[in-house]
Amino acid sequence: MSRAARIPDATVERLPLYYRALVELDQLKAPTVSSESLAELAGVNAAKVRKDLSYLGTYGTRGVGYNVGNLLHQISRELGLSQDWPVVIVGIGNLGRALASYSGFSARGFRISALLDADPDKAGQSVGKLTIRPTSDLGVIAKSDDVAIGIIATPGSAAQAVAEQMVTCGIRSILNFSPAVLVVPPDVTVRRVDLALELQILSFHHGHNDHAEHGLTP
Amino acid sequence: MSRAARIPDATVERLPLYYRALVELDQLKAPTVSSESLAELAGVNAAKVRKDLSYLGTYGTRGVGYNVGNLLHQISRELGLSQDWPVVIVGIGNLGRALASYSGFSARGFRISALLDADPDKAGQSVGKLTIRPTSDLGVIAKSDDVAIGIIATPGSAAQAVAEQMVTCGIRSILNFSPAVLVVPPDVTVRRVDLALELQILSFHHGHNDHAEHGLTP
DNA sequence: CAACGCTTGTGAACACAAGCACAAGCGCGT
DNA sequence: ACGCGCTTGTGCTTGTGTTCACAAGCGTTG
Repeated sequence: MSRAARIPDATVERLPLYYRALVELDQLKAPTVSSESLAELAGVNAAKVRKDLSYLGTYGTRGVGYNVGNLLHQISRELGLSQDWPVVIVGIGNLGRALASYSGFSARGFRISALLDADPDKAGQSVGKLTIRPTSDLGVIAKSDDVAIGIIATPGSAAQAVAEQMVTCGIRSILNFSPAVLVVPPDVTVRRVDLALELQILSFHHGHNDHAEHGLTP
Repeated sequence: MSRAARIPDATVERLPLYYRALVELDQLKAPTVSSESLAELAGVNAAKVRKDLSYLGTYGTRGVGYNVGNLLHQISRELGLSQDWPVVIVGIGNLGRALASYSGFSARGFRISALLDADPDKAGQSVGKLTIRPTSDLGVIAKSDDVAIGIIATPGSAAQAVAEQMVTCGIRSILNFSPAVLVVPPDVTVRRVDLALELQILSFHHGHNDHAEHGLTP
């Protein structure tokens, strides 16, 4: 077993950035990459790249850089992207529909297993190659397809109930697009994406002329 | 009175959570709220709520709590939500369309000013009450409507170019839904929402049974 | 084969955020 | 008027993340 040194949260959040950059480099047949180039591609600082990667193991070569293929493999494994993950989307409104059609998911190994909606009128409609099914089918689908990840794209008022159903069905990873704050058991991971919230944060920065985010290197 | 001591980033990211909770409380005609209740509604810790709010000023009453209406007003002002912000969306694919129809924006004072797309075939199509216009119209629209916020919902390959156009047109706040890492001048604020990235982080947690955190007795 | 240029990996310093614990202060009931 | 219960505001401690700076180590070249 690899040493069980815990990987910091902040690092985990950046691994996908490196992953994406490495996929591009790999397509360009770049054999190796330095922490500095990788940093630029990922929009972060070079020291941070090195420290982050050092949590995974010692995969670089001093004087040379990191082997693109190998590093890609290691990050891929660490993120659990070696396999395809089945995903269900609950709540097929505008956003749910857009997510269902989003090619970025399948491109990265997330296969949409089913689309669910509580509205009986929607059941039977098709979106792309999938047909919308009633939310009550969640249990069957989750079991038969061993679904690991659930996406909630319902209105806030329905979100908590949906989350509870997901948890009951054994889903332990939830991506919540509703504005609701979900209460779940501690062994369930929830990530929240709130679009209005993002705009409000931008609005704050606009008012306080302290604009600064990941700009370019000073 | 708080004389503009800088508000920490972490606090700014939570203000919209409090804001939302307060809007609900206000609709329920709750006169006051304690840091503890507010914490529960926002899904954070009570001490954090108090510390966050103390950066805005001294708006609570000991022994009582915070006046809902007043606190709402203060946060609203701090976030710059007193006015409506015009927003343009560039890239009207699945996601752009969903964003255009998303009621959560207008509900919170973000008015969609225009929809733009580089594809000439899309120009003229209508989405809701708006008609898609060519990206080249950005300059005119930005000026005539004094647009402050730009949303990028294009493929990654087009994102940097769009960002540069936005910056040229005076937009200083960008919400980027593309996977690209944008390089912008330091006075421009960029926030990135990457859907595949969120799933990858969930996938990581799924692999590393990250539960069992505060289960042990010391 | 030794010296040199480059790049990693990491200890140590620093900066920021979280959370505790408690004094200060308000309002109510007696 | 006064004490009591409740809740804020905040100094301090602890934890986490970022950045610097440099020794260690690889590959190449003369």
